[in-house]
Amino acid sequence: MENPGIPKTYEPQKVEPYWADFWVQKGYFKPEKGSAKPSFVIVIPPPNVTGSLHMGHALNNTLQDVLIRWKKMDGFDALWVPGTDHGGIATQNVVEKLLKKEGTSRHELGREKFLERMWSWRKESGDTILMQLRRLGASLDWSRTRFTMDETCSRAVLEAFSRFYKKGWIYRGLRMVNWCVRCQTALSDIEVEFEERKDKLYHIRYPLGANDQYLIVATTRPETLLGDTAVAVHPDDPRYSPLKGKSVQLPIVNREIPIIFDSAVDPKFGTGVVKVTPAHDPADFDIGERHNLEQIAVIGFEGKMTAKALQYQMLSREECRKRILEDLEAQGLIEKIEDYPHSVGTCYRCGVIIEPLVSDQWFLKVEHMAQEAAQATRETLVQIFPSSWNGPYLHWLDNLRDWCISRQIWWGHRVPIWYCLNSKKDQGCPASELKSTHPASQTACPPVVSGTMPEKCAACGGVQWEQDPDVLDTWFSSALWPFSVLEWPQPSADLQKYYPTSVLVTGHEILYLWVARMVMFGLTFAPKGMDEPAQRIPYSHVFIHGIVRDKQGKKMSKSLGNVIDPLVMMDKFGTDALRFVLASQSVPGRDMQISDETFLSARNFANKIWNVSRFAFMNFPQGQALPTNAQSLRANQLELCDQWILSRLQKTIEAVRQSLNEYNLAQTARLLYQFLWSEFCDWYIELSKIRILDPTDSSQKRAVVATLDYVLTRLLMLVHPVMPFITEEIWRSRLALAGENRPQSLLEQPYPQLDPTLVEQDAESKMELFRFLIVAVRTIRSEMNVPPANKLNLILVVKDPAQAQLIQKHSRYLEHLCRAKQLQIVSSAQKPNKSAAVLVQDIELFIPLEGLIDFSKEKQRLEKELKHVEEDMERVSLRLSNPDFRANAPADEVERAQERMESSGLKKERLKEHLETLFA
RNA sequence: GGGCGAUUAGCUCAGCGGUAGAGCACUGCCUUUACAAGGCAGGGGUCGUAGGUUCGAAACCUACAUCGCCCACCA
Repeated sequence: MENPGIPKTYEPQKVEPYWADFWVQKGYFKPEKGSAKPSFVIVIPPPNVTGSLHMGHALNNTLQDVLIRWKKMDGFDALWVPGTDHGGIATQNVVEKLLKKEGTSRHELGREKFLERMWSWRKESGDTILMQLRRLGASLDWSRTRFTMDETCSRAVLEAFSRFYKKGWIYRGLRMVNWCVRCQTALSDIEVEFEERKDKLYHIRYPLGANDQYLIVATTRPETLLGDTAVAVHPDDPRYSPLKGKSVQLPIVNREIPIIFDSAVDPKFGTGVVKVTPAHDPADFDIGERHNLEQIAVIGFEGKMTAKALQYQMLSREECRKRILEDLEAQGLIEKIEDYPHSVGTCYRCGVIIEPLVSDQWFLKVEHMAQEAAQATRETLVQIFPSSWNGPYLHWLDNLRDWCISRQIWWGHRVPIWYCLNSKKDQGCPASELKSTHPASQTACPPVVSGTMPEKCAACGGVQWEQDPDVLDTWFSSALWPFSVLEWPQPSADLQKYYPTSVLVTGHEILYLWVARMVMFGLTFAPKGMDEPAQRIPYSHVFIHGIVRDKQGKKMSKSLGNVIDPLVMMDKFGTDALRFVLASQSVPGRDMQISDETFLSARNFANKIWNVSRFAFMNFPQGQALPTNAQSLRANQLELCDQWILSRLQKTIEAVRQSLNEYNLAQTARLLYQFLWSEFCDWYIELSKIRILDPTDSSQKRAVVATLDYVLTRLLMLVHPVMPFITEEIWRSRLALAGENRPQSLLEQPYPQLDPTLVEQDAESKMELFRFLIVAVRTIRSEMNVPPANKLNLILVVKDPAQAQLIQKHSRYLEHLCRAKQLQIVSSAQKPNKSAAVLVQDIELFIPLEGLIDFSKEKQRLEKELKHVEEDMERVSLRLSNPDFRANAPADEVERAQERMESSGLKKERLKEHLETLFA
């Protein structure tokens, strides 16, 4: 009985490394050279080199892998391009932490030494995550692996920058930016994360001249008072119109500041008076611009108070707030303090509160690109799945402000701008303290865009140069990713063949940060010869999946300690189980919650596939030409249950393909699970045993084995994209049984397609009758506690001769699955004494149980059944007696209700009769 | 402040106009040519609340409540 080809239990740990290696060695992940097939391309969202595979990566890459494997099997030239991201601030922070442990810092090392350190760190740990992806089974073409700071990608960055620069879209500007005082760099607007904080709203009195009158100003940031250069009210606010041209005395500083009128002020907020600090608040910055107010920077780039902050100089912003409040209190200038929950901007990399500061930065004009990108979506050239993301996506594009692309860190693409030092101007730019230190403000010659140091200054002939110290936002290179990985700007064959790509798979948290920007850059920089918008977009589909959360619905994070490590799950349950969990939880538009228990049923599912295969293989004759194809299948005398399972398989194939097309992988997983477990294993396998065990009829055995093999192999193909390891292992055993020992992959097999000639609606409904009959008998057996050893006699009263014939023909189904010893089919009969009875469709079924059971139990069972029927009849008759229902409902619906009423009526009568005769 | 999503069995979630579903958990029975990580059967839900549309609503609409997320210069 032991099968030589396949061990008793599936041990993922033993087979997974073999296959992960096999696929790569045999080149299954490479696209076919010179293939005429249509291409299907995905570029990976590059994980940061800092990373180790977490559940989010596992999800993201499992979904992509499912699509790639599916398309590859389905006749596409599939390519999935791997790579990693240098991860700007995040990665620099990691190495800076290491340096701190070593008692040094990047400033101590200096820029050059620090960058050496970064590169060596990236060299030793940058590939970790790629190796982990390999373990996940990701079918990435490793020969095309890219890194956002490798030569190819860096060339693309330089090219993009200079093209933007030539267009005049890149400019330097003194603007209010989001400054992280910990990371010591500017951030773009979307890199700020807002957090709800319980804060205070301080109402402060600003004296109005000499008498005791004052204006009350509400603020959450009293420390910025030191930099106030006005107070503002709404122009239409009648309370303050007499104050036109007046001024107030700024507390503590005792500076006189004007009262100005600006419609940005909300008269309903607080007292309708707002302090204006143009150097430390974005809204105030704008007001300041409109009213030509002075900017007084009282908070410096380190988050400490500047010399302008008088006696508070060198205090931290937090300490300063405390001291100011004490001083105001002492002077009686605090009106009141209220609790005030509001959201505070924090750095998305380190979580420290963002300081809005005026600083000189590089910006990219986005208006034109954003319009084009929005247009591409409005014209459905770029479609987002699920479409509910269209709204937020377009809203973001429509309201986009210029992108601050410069960062004051060292790890990244350095801004390729050079300044001629020959013509150094005098120090001390009037505009800003920061600006004066930047080389941009120190040269009279026009700066030069170049990847390397220019030779000679065209303006003055100077040869001394200094490169801009800033680096570009890490998302700048990410925005180029779909074509930089294909070697843009070089006119490569890959670019011609594989751009635009097919679909981008990602989580919604980087829809703006990354997805939108790739569309903008793609439209701008599409390869030569691709002029139509449909050719310029980087991908036509965006598949947005959910975020992995824990059991409580919280985001997984190290600090919360709720992380489920995918690598541990692979060890414990197998990679296929992990992949199945992630796919089965991936409902479009929804985040997913996973816990350890979720993995158990996936692991059990893998085991089920394994065991059903064992069963099948056990019964395959040696030397038979297998696997079965449609032709060899039809050569057999198929019977009802064969036709049924083949038809169900076709329906499943159709539904699975549909779900994949819709990116509804939860549906895909569910369909596979249900078909394999609830139909194939629970019913077909059990029915197949009848003929397999029948020693008298070998042609019948051939038919059932052929069907078994046909369904099982298609199932392996259907399941393979989701669970590649176990399906390969079973496939290998299958081939070995057929004497085929050449190693090959399921990836060479076609993804199953609907075969309409195998759809048998008639067989499906006939099988349904048998299933109902079998369940009915089993229910009675179970509820009456009839032990399995007791074989039952069944009496079936069947009026329809055709039906009688059908049941007679397949009476073995009933005998085997209900453990019946004798089947009596009659056209009419009185209920035998001492028997249980049940009605299935219009077939009456009696089970003589004299001496076997307690008939009061049967009475209870019948009464319960009767109650159900009566309740049901009541509902249906209510509907039928409603003239509006007959008038308005579709005819077939009315008919269905009538039929149901009739059959229920019949059932009710029979049940009553049975109850009456029960003890007769 | 604006928007999106969720609210269905004890738990995790499908379903999204025509008799309320799955997995896990629970109860009973079962070593039967795969699988006890299993088989068979069973119990358990007025589908968040209130209105409306409809012959018919878990599903569509409108409010409300609760939770979550996203966006916004929330002084």
